[in-house]
Amino acid sequence: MTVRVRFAPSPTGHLHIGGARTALFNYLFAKKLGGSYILRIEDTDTLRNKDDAEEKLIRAFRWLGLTWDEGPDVGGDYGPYRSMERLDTYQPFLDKLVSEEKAYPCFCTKEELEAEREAAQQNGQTPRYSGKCRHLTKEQVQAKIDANIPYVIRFAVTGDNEIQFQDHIRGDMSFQRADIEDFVICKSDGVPTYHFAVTIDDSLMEITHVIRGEEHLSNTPKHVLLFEAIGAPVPEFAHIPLILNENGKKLSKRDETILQFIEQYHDLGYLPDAVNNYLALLGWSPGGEYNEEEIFSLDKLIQLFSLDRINKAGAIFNQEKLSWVNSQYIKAIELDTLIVLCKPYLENDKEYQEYLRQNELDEEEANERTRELVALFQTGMSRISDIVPLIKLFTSENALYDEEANQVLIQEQVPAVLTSFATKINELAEYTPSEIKKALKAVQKETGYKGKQLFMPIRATTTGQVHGPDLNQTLYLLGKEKVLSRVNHVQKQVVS
RNA sequence: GGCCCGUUGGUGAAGCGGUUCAACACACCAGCCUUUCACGCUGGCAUGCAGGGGUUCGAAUCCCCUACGGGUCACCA
Repeated sequence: MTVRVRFAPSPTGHLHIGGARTALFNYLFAKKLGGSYILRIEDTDTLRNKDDAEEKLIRAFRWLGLTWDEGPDVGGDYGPYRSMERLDTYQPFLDKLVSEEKAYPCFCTKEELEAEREAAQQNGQTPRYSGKCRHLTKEQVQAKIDANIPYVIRFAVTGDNEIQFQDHIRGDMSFQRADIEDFVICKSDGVPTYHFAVTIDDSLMEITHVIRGEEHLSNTPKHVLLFEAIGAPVPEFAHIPLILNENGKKLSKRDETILQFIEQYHDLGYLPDAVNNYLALLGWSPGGEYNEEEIFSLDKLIQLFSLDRINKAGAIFNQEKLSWVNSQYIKAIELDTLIVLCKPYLENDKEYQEYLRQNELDEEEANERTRELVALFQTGMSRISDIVPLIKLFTSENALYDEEANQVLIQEQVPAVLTSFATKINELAEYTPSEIKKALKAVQKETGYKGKQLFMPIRATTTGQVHGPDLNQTLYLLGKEKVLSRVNHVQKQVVS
């Protein structure tokens, strides 16, 4: 039997990292086994649906490279792929359940239910629907319907045997029927609830494996009940652990301590494969001979993936590690590719554009300058957008002196080093990296200072920082004038 | 509160009854490389696997209890 899996988001917002990871696991599983991966839009919550959410979702997935074999945009043999376009499909199943008395109309108002719930809570009991409408006679039901009293359809949970199912990650699961209330399967506006739509859809679309977040674990017995009620086979389940924030809590969409939306990663210049790579490692690990590696291409992930290597415990999202993974990908790509990726950020950077203009560089020279700058920072970027703050070193008029730089500048050898350095630089016939290197050598000879004692004052003076890229290259790209004016600036400060 | 699930270092994790079992990676610290910086490289970093009981010749690995954490209890998905 061919494996068929799906990712079934509701179109209520941006693609979330949790959703992306669930989708990724589904994708990897399908590809690994040569099955189909389906995107289905679960849009039965008509109040919360957002118009552009589906479009955003699709754009984010395309960026990540997780393409589906069937979906609302590409079609397929099991469509349509949006719940709200399947209303006619659900209806017969609903009618049948009602006629078989496996489901029944409930006329209770929200207020009544709310009151019951509160009362139960006050008495320390588990709030649960009483089931009172289940026992209405046909005549009573008809009378209420004739009177236009709004109603929902509830599923009648009967019997007392346990509901059991297999979970690939958690093993044997069982729930007591008594713990499950008669849940709503069709809302008063005639739209099925998620529980109903999802089971009908999974059944009709012949989904073989339901891979979803752990928050659905306690919904699963309801779905099992529904599969059984409509006489459909129950798919296999795999409930993957949640992604937690630093405090070990489920991510809240309002939590701004970490970047939660794929769109943000796109905007900041994370590479899609790096995001996939990191997400795959959240709750899953390859084990075996690949235990010592961390960087895996999408193809490699497909090759290595398996459900039984998914962890049970929730995984705490670690932004730093993601950044590291991303930096590994940035280091690995060709310089030309990196330049192309950096271009949009640079073109939007007014300061850089102004810098190019001031230096009167023609297009070719400007491209060459961009190339030099990107090359200089390739090993220091953890995301593409970093290029903008990084090149401030060269584009801003004055250096901003940080605390560490100031500490260096008060050292006793600084005046002597700077004086000599200014002289040697001034004497340079040609201002090139190799000549600059010679000049520094000469400063060393003249002053007797070398190593940190020599380089740090110059670095701190010209860049305002004690960390940065190769000094010769930095001085060269800074340009003679800026270098000298900054030296001059610091000399004045030190004297006064 | 009921029902579920989980608990190996700051983080991701390996380990699935016994030949270094506490890998590997991020972070951190130290050293090397570099006349500086960054990259890179090397090393350090859990005496104990939440705690307590068992089972066993032997347990992080099996069972039970407790604690703690999480998820879920909607006409949301």
